[in-house]
This record gives sequence, structure tokens and C-alpha cells, in this order.
Amino acid sequence: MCAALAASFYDRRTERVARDLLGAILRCETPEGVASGRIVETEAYLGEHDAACHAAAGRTARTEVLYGEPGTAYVYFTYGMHWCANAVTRRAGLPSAVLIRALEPLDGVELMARRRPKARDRRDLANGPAKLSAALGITGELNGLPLRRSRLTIHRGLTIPAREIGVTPRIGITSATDWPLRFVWTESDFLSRRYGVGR
DNA sequence: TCGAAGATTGTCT
DNA sequence: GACAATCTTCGAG
Repeated sequence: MCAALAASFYDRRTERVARDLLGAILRCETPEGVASGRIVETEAYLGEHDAACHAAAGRTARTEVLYGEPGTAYVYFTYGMHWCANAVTRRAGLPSAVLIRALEPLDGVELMARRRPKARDRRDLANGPAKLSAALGITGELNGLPLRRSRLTIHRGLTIPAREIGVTPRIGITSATDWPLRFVWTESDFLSRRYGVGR
């Protein structure tokens, strides 16, 4: 297992971090065991001027973590039942983050399958932001923890060639829907939506 | 204190 | 392809 990515990795332009996270390994330890997967899809959320970013509402109890240190986990609850995992980027005062949207399951596949009984196959285990959170056991307990040293970590993995990285508008939002801030590894079979197909 | 909306998923038609 | 499930968050009253 390679070392966890340093805090400086996250302290750069958010689009850059989102792109560079493709190929990296997201890993979560729980009492039930360890589960991990390769990141194949991300989205960038750019701060208060990005209407689709939670921080567009300003600094609140919920968005407080976004104003914190780069490399911090931002985990939020949505639609009354789903958790979504993000990595905070840039410096304090610029509340931006990268949403992890899909993983290729690596370690702990059986554990993930138990947590996702409805998944039909390995591909269906973590090909969506709420699916991967369920598969890895990510919950609000992890909100605000450092991604370098906690139960939830991100490690260096494959380096994806630029020609295999695709950029599309973000999914599932109602504001700023035309901003090209979703990054995918086009060669992966584990995306939430197939590359080249509209949202 | 109340109401509306939400970075989704799974099921049904 | 359409829609229900389900509850936190936040702004308005």
C-alpha cells in the first residue's frame, strides 16, 4: 500500500485535484473490516460563486468543513438516506471540494457486497456517490476528519494518461449545469454513467 | 416552528 | 423514462 496523499496534494486548483484523483485509491477501515476502491469518477465544486456548491449558501454549520484544511473529508447526508464523500481542496477561505462519484472495488469486495445487497455485480457495488459511501461504510462520523490520517484515506494509485481522461458537465444538479467539472477515466467499466452518453 | 429543496437510488411502468 | 422514499439543512415568518 502506497503512502496516503499529502495535504499539499489537495492544496491546488480544485479542477486539478479532481483530475489527479482519478486512479487513486480510496480506503476505509471499519470494525467490520477494510474496503477500498480505485477512483474512476470525480466532480469539482468550486466555492461560493459556484451555485451548485453547498458553499454557495455561505458559511453555515453544514459547510464549515469546506472552509477548513485541504485534505479534510466532507461527508454530507442527502435525500434523507444517502451519504456522499468529498475531499476539501485549496486553502481556508476558499470553500471548494471534490466529490468522489465512482470506484472500481479492489479490497473487501465481499464486505462491500454485504453492505450493498441490492448490487447485482461488482460493477454495481460503487458506481455512484451514495453507492460507494454505502459500500465502504462511509457515514457522517467521518465528516471533518483528515484524509491523510483517519479511518478514511486516499492513496496514490495509477497515473491515468491525459488521453484517457474525459470531462463532462456535472450530474444531478440544477444550477450551473453546463460547467465541465466532472472528470472520468474513460477506460473504466465502473462509471456512474457511461462516458459519451448524456446525463 | 414551518416549508421547500436536495451533489441519489431503486422500483415500477 | 417517471417517480417515490426519506430527513437534514436552511431561510423565512
